[in-house]
Amino acid sequence: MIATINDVARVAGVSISTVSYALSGKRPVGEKTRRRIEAAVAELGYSPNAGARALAGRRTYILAVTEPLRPDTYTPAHMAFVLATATAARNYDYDILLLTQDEAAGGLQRVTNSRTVDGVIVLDVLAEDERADLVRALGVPAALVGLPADTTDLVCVDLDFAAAAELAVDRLVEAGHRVLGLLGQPQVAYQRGSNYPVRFRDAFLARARERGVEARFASPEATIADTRAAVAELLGPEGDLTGLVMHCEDNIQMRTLDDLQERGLEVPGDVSVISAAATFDTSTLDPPLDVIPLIPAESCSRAVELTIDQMSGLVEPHVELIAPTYVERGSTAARRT
Amino acid sequence: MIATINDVARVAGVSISTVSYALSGKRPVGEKTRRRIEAAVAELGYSPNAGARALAGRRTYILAVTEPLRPDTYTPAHMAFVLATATAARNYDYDILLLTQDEAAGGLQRVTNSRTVDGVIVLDVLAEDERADLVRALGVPAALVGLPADTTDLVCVDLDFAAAAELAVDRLVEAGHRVLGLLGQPQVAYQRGSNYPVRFRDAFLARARERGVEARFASPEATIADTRAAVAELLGPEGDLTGLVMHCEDNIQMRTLDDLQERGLEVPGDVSVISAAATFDTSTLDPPLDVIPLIPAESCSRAVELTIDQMSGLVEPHVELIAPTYVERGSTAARRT
DNA sequence: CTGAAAGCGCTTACAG
DNA sequence: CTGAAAGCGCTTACAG
Repeated sequence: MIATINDVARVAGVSISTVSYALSGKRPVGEKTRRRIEAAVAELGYSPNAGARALAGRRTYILAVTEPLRPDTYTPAHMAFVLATATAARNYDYDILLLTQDEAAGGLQRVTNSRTVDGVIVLDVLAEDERADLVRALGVPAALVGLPADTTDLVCVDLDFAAAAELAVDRLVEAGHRVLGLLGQPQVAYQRGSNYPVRFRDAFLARARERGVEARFASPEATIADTRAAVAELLGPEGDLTGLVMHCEDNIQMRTLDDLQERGLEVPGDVSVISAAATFDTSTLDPPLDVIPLIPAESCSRAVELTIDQMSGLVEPHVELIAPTYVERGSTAARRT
Repeated sequence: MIATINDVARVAGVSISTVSYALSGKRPVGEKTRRRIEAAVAELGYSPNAGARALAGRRTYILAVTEPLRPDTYTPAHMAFVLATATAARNYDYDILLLTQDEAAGGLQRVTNSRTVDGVIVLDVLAEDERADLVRALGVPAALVGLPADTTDLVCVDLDFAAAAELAVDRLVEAGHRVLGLLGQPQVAYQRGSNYPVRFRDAFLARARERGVEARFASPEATIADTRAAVAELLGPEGDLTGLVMHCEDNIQMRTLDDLQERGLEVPGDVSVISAAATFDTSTLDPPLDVIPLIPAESCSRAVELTIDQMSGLVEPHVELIAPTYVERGSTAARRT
């Protein structure tokens, strides 16, 4: 019924090993032989049996992706990473197997022990993350997108959040701003353990201190009321804030821009605004925002690449921090004097 | 290095077939034999090689899930279905392979032809959906969550959106309301081809006509301004609307409740409100809303079940519409007279 | 209740 | 440049 490599070999009049090599390219195959094989493959609609290929070749061409999608996290941003991983994987001929919350650790163990997957991509990493320990213990090819507290023996990729914060501060300071504010994520983000919000905040505050400017920080819940209060707090009783950095979800950024407008504050006339580590498009905001983007495709394709390279022993444990870039959209300006 | 069934057999002092049968339960195994096997499995940390199992047993225990996650769709609701599918699959010892947009059709073809998966779950089905045609052509075990225009030869599961709309209308009519409004989804949802918004809207309007009440419909974009205008339109110049059904994303429902409050309209005193086909929790809204829920776990676990049963030839092509249920939370009341 | 063995469909040394 | 064959690690008739 369904064609096997034997059928292809018979139709092409060659041995199955030649078919295999012709398809994998692991051994040169004569021009006309290859053409006959290709014709047979097309005629029969042949595609190699994944199980057989996995058993014989010790490669499944499947990568596990673990993304807990905890109830308190912001789905679209997290999904962007899953999608980016899927896309990157396909570039290496890999598919992804999705492991979700209830099974994060157990599932990882199961799919690696059973050799269902060749490697693992760990998303939404917490400072203390059992998946990190498990990956270390299993010794399976893996890359984490994000940094656990202990990165020993691990391959990790992440945006350099500290450098991103510094870049934002520098940019504002150099435009003459002396009072900066960071509109951060909800409290839980700083407590729960993803450490990137902390890395960003700490670097923001430290850099401001270094540069001798005042820095304020607010951490509102994702509600209209809380956001409004946080913005008021950042602006200060005297309304002397002129540089605002937003490291929060798109809704909040939108509302904050509305809020500034309602207060009669112009961007960038009165307040310079930078969106930091955004995974969404800030060019469609009103006004469009300067951004130091967090590009899922970047970290994820690197993570996939590093994982696959581990299979050939080409990669040692290490941490890669991706340098931030600054995209100008006209939402910052020199401070009014 | 890594234990195989041969190691287990040797340690347990039995043949590999007995090990296999003991683990699969497909043949009775003597009490003490089984215990020795279990001990060996535990000692060696054995878990069957997925590739070998797939090759010999013709089952991969992997299901493909195709969810396009188009840019214009609302991520959290869609992810709820992916997650529900993953959870349901695990109950049958299945994992899921995630197929995304760029590869919807090509990927389906690839993973079924290569026998990477045993079956397919199709999410976010459009009226005209190439994935439906492909599934039909491939003859692979599959279930669609949602209805394409042509369901011939297909297994489909979905909430009965028409019945849900009728339930909402009946409820309001029976409480004495004579002017009803439907706050629907953005225009694109009605045009693009997911047909559930259409099914809901049409049944809503038809039922209202049947029951002899006035029905209004609005289809705002997911912005504050558009939503506000839509609510105003539904309320009407005379503000005579007293029954509101919302079939839209959670943000919009929240804003609408705020809006009603700002207008000094009480729920349910002035307006009775029902949330329809919501995948989110309406009990945390202010006020909590009566809801006819759309429960991803329900459709998805049924879809998984139907797909797996097709592998044993137990299922014929058919459409299953899930009967809607009404959850009362106090947001509807008899019309004030 | 249990075992020996064929076979699933590939990949990859080994040979020529 | 190509082939014959071993072997990957299971499942499942077939036998007893």
